[in-house]
Amino acid sequence: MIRPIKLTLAVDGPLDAAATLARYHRWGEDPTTRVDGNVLRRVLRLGERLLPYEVQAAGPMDDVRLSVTVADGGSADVERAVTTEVRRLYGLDFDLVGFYRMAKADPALAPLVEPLYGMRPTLAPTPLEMLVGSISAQQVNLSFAFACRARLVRRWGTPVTAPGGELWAFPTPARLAAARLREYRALKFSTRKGEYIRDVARATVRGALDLDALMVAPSVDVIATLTALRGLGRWTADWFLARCCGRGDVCPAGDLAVRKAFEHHWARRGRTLSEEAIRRRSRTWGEHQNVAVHYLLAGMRLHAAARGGEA
DNA sequence: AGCCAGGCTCTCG
DNA sequence: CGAGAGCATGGC
Repeated sequence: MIRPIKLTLAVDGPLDAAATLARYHRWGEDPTTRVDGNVLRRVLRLGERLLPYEVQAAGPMDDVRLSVTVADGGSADVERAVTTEVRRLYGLDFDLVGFYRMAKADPALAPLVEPLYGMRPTLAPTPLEMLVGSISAQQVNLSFAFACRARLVRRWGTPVTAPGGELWAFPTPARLAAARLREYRALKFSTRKGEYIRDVARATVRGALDLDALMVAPSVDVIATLTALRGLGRWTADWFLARCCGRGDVCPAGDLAVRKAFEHHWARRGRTLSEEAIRRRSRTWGEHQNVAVHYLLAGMRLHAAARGGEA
């Protein structure tokens, strides 16, 4: 017997849901994760089942409650799976209170605490989505990356009828593995990127790559495993650790935007910082590196917006 | 027009 | 090894 599930998640520490979820529309639309006001809609893929759900955030910043509704949910494993995914999307497992305690004593981070209060890094719902997103974002601007990823979802994902408008389940690895390279090209991926995505999907289908197991493996193993795959380098592995595994002690020091943020604060005008210098500085933040880097990036956007506003 | 986007691989000295 | 070309498209 199918019955609806309604559950409530309490948040440990502050949460600004809108700022946390802005990633899902800032650079373009994401057909898998719809964010509209304080409501998020998505489809949970559980085995063969596709379960649309909705999350609503309510309450003051320091006492937010997330109400989750799964229309035709039903069982304990659905409840468990949707809870896990929602916790990831809202970044609920980051220690924001601890981060702020540290940040207030840091000249670069302290001014960001108040304007970005409650913002958390969102974690990718699934590892495959993370890797496809990363490959899409290699080298190109993020708007273009988002557009490519959205085209891929509409081409090979599953449309789901749900209240509140169109919603897509992300494609299965089998679909991505079976597609032709020229179809990837038609979605405006380069031939290389098509190969990279397809290879990852094929390795997953074959059982040679277990992404769920990888998510809980030691960081050095994650880096080694991912960079052994064609098309995935250190940049991809670092972001995977940060935005999929949710590791605290990670800094994607090779990332262009990260580099610019560090150089903005710590390099003499016009000079660059080596990747090693960036990692060295980041390391002083210990378990809070991931959140700290997230704040520096957001801080650069605030900075740019303020300057744009003046002009 | 041309250069650069939140990279990575391959080739060549 | 380190440097440099190529990838493909869109925005400025």
